[in-house]
Amino acid sequence: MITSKLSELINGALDVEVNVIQSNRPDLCDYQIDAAFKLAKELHKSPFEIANDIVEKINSIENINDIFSKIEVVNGFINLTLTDKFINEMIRLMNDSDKYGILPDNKKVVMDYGGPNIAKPLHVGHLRTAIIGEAIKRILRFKGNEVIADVHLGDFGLQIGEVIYAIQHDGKSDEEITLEYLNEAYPRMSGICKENEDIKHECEDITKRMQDGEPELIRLCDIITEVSLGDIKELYNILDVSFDLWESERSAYVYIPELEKLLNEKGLIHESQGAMVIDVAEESDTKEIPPMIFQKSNKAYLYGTTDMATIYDRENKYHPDYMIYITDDRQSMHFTQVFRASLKAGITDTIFEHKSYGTVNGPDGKPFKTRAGNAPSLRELLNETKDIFVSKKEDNKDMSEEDLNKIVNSIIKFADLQNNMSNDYIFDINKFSNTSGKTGPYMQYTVLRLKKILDSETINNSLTDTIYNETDRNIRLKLLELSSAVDKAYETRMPSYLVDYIYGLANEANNFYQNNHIAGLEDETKKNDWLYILNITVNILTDMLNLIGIEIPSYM
RNA sequence: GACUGGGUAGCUCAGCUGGAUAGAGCACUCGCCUUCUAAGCGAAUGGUCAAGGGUUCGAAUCCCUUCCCGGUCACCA
Repeated sequence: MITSKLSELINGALDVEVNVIQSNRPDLCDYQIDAAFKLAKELHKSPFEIANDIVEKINSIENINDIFSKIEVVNGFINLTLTDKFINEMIRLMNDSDKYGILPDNKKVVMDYGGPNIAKPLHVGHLRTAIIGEAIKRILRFKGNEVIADVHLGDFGLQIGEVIYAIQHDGKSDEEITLEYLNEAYPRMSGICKENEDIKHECEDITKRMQDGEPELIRLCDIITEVSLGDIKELYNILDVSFDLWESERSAYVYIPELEKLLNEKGLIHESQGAMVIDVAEESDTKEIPPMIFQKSNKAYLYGTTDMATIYDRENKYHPDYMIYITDDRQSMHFTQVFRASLKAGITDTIFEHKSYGTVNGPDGKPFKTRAGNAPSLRELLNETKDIFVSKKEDNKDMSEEDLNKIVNSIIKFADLQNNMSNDYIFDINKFSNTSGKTGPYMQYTVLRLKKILDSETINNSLTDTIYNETDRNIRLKLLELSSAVDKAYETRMPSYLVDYIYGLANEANNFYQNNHIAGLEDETKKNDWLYILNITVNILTDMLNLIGIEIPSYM
């Protein structure tokens, strides 16, 4: 907001276009223009000369001294320093505007994240899609978009066929189908199917018959779903991750016949190697994109088909501007195929986005093999993190369960979201035992200590033009960066940009706290100004933390 | 092999649509609690940004080559 405002103002006086950007030398200035170098070649002048020309024109803008206290050229860079008056004017504007003056977008979006496989309890591999997806959803909503979030369960594929095979061959009664059993049976079966072709075929056959609606298999599938779903919902609840829709592979089945008819009418499906496929390769491809398999040679359907049927359904029901998927990067090929097939079939004209994140790796740097079942369960992780936190301080034992949950969530979420989501990350339980430094608890603690000050004071809703010292100025400048951080996170769908800002603001807030005491301050004007600044800081921190799924506990 | 992501401080990672002196946290060392919460603040230490070349006034960032480590490449999700 501020950079575009300043750019606009300055460009009004120039006959070339320049961009005002955040200073990378805060010791020299607040904002800068580095356009002189680029213009030097076009204009056949030295950068220094051009910069001086630009400065001269900026200086001719009416009342420019109200905005910049210093405009100077150093080594060809144009360095801009804001006046205290202007900084405060901007802060007042933020404070008085809806959503701090961040402009809304108003699109309709369907998001698909979570995607738990009901054959098995949630493990750490499910953490990223949930945490990242939830953050993106909240950021989108904050920006005014209408977002419909679908958990989209994996509940009707081969994984279920395998588990049903195990149930039948282990002679398990309905009551014996427990979470613990699923946790053991699924990885076991995955292993067996890799070794034994015959058993694999049998599982595929079970899957096919289940998809066709064989009553006994559907009954078992229902039991597995019920056992698993209770746990999944409870965990998402603890993580404060929520969905508007609990659709699934299975719920997409009813749309397959319509979809298939439509695809046949358009002549898009053809037989290949015994399977029915849709060609999705394009001339511009730099690598081979194999056709999307619509129906397996044994007539069963795969997740590409259910995903496509789901797209068909979503388009009809919601007609979204965007459909955004948050999954592991290893599914890129799958989504390329599904998106292309859907657009080719004309079942939607939405803009597809597959926002993939890097793999969660074990300490050896290699992905947890979920089928081998050695990834730690999510529940264990949450409990372990909680235990570590409780053991940190004597007082922590007395914290409410609710507050503890908020802290555990903040530890896990902040540790994840501060990374660039597209990169892999090494899962390390030690990472979740740290509560100082760049961590969730640091953020929560910051808000709490600021709030403590505000609680005992009355906040006057006015701010003068004065800034009292350096730490005071720094926090105010940081406040002005909010909108560009939110917009960057929004546009890239990368919460880490927002996390970076939140941490930076908290850092400035702690600096301010350390160096400026408000209690007992005799200068009422100064006191009011500072309370105003702390108040907007607390509001922003609280709101932005909320966007990444972190709540503030009552005490810590 | 093709395509794709990565290699930045002892460790975990930011930065990557080119800008001035390379950024955090952890760990290590040293300061700061009779003052609104020390889960805090400050200082110090730590780098040939994998290697080599190129483009540019300027490269961790863009291009090329090489070396390492992941991932994907039709009937799993």
